[in-house]
Amino acid sequence: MSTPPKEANPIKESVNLPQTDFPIRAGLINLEPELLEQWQESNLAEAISTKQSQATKRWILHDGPPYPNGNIHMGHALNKILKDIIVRTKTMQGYASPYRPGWDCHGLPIEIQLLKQLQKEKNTELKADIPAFRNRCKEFALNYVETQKDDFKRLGINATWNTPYLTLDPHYEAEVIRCFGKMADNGLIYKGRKPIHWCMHCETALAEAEIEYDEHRSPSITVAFPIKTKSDALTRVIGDQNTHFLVWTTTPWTLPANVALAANSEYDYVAFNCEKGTFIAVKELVEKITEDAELGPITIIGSVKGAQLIGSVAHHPFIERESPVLNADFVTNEDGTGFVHIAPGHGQDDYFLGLEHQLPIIMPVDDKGHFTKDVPAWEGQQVFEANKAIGMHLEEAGKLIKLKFIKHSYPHCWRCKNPVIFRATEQWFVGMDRKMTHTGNTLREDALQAIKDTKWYPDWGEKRIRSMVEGRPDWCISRQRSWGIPIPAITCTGCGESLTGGKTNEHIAQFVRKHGTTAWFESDVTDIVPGASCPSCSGTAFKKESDILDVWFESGASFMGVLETDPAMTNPAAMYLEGSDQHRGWFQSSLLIGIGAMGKAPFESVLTHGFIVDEKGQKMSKSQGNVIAPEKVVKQYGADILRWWCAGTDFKNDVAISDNILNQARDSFGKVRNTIRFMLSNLADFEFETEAVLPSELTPIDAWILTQFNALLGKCNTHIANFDFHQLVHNVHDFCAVTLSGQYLDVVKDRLYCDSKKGLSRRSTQTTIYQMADALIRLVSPILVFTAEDAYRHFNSNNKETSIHLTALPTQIPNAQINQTDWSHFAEIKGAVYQELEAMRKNKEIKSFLEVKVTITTPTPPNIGNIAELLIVSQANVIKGNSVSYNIEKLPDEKCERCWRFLPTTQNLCTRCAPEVTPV
RNA sequence: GGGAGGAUAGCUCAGGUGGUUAGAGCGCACGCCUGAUAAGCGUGAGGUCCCAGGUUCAAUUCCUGGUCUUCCCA
Repeated sequence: MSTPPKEANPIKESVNLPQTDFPIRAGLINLEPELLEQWQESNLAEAISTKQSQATKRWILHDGPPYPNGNIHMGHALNKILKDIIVRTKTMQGYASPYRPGWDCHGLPIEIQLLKQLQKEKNTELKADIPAFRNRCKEFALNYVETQKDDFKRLGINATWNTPYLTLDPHYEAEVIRCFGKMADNGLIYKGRKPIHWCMHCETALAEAEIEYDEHRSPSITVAFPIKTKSDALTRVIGDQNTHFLVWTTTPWTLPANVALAANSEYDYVAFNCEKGTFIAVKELVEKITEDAELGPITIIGSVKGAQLIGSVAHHPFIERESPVLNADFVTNEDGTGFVHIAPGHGQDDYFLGLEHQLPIIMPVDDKGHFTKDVPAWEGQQVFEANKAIGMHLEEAGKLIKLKFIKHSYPHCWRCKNPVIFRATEQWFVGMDRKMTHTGNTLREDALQAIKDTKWYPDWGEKRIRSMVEGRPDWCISRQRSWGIPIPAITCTGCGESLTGGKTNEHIAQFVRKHGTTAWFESDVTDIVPGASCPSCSGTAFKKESDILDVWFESGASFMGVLETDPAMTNPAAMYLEGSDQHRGWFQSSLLIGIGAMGKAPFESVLTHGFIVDEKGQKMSKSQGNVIAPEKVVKQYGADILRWWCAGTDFKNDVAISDNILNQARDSFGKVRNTIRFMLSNLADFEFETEAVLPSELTPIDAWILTQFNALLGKCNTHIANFDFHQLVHNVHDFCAVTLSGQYLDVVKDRLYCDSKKGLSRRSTQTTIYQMADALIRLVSPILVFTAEDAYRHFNSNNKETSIHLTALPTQIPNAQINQTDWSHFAEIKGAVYQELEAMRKNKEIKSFLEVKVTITTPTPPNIGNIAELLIVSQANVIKGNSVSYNIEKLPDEKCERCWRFLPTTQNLCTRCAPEVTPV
């Protein structure tokens, strides 16, 4: 690194200046691709895996499969980098920790994207040809699997990239089907009719995970329901007056499905007269309603408790149908009228109330959201469009009291962004509260127990997922789509009985393993399940199920498709690690299937990280213009900077990124790298095996720095154990910036450069630096995978592996005892002396600290070696005295030409340096 | 609307089971060095610990209510 002297200068040449080929600039942008290529050629991944295969203990991190429909974003990068760091530290701790990546290949997003593509190709009829359509979906998915694979590889992620698990792999699909079969055998799977979110554009049921809430403009109408039968209490209040209940709804189109009204028995209701007639509404809202609807002056006739209304019956406003008044505590007195219209075919609350009171489920809306012939007046009309006609009809009948429009939060389809409706359809479910034959408990009970038995990082994750599992409804696992695994069930055409488990399932699983699930859509039932006969009616004619499974069911079964079937894995896995959104997603689906199919959770611990936000803490969005793509960061800074940033941030919270933050990560990284570089450069002429000194021979400052370094290693071990990498990064950085650079290396430069080349002091320091450099490189290697490798290659050692990534995490370095009190005393002395020296420099009395001699008086002179060296001044004395004081004097201008210290010289050389110069 | 996180210097993070002037590093300013040089060293200035109440001799810490923000749900 030093430029050769222009002319021979024996003094200059005698100085042992640092030397290394480890470049001053990291050059990550060029270095990283080169190393990746070299690792590929030398098959480093294989070497790591071979080393792991000798390990006796296993620690498996099971990869949650990302969705292959685009390039990776920063969230993916954060997730995979964290996983990589953890797996690498486990590997370096001696665990077999193979990391097998996966992709979640089926599902609606790919279908939607493909449909758009087909539209461009003017080839929309392909959608009807399910096998052909599925083949295109597959092509699409596999294409992005490769894209994302390349993206991840570029980040330095070490994984079995050649053998990923894909949810579209027939072997994997067969295991999903087996999970379904086991759950069916355990009594969990049932078929039912239930209102679910339905997207009429995508013509599919949507899972809760597929719903987004957004602003929507809805009509808000108040409808008069004529009272047909009054309860006794109500009769006492209004007599035989012709009276109406005021009912509020924002979905007029569900009125044809109305079968009841709900009131809250806790509230007071009043009957009042006005120009338009006699009405009943909840007391708290009467004023608001009459004002809103401009009913004019009103007269209150009487009041009645909500409970006394129950049992009354209203007449449907435009259909020959009765509508009984039922009690429901979801009716509020904050909005509306105190009466809620109930349509069990179109609402969750309505459905449960209907179950309770055995109400019929009327659902006159087809897949496209159009009224069926059951609503002759508006048959064929799309429901949102029919709102207007229904309103007009009510108006004409004199039943419409008020119509306005409101903007409110309303569920939308996550893909097509259109508002969705609630609609009762035939679906498959996993029952949360059915007794399971294999454990005797319900799925909910066992899942809650398993949550307790799992270690959650951070700990509040447990509370979060527990409340979700406690409150969640049965899991609707069917989808009316084509890109996925079919619901593995066949139905008797004679009696309608469905076969799901047992032998049927074995046949289907076997068939799928051999032919894949696309063949399901092409084959006859008899080819898939030969010789089936109905246990109910002994019929032998069956039809295949045409729905597919929720993709969360597929990915949730990955423990079966991967952990259970891959001999390199363990089931359960030691850890699942994803963003905190997966408490509802993958963690939960994995847990439910794990319990439902095999009676245990597929993970021992679950770690979650936060989401990527910008420096202001706001989420990334195209509209905000604050999106930072990993690809761009890799190109501009290098993957190691991205990794250093990932590791240096507290991922339990949301993770902020910006140019400012990345620049800081780059600077921080640079400090660590440069410190390592300086250490390496002072080992060029050192051979550890023959020249190292014994711990007992170490000079005081070397023993001191090793004590500090061992303390750092101790802390870092704890941080690794707790997955607190940000603390490790901070500790390592601060250690490099302050303890090493400022307090140790700066001091030790003089002896490295000027002391006798093979003398004890220099070798003591080289021994120290050698061991610290070795340990430091290994310590950061799980994070800085490229830089550590580069440094390791430039590390002058005879005892190296072929790659840093085949080494172990560092352990404590053998050291001599030090006197802590002496060193803390010295720290005080140094602080005080430096303040004075700085003042002198400000006053222009001196320029460099080397110009002075320091005399320290103290009752307890520290025994820590040469004080002048430690203070980096030319001369120093420590005198024993009663109190502490410092005297600083400027030395006469007599300077050693070799070590630049102000010392008595002969021929321009001090007594230390003179013997080191070989005369020409 | 409900549940769960988070909020400490410009930035990334420590910390305190309540107790004098709340820490670190980076960045910044000023200076030094030119034998770590697209490097290195020193000194220094930066904080209403999100806001408002309450409990207390004492609150950044405990309690209550907000604000902003993230995730999940409706």
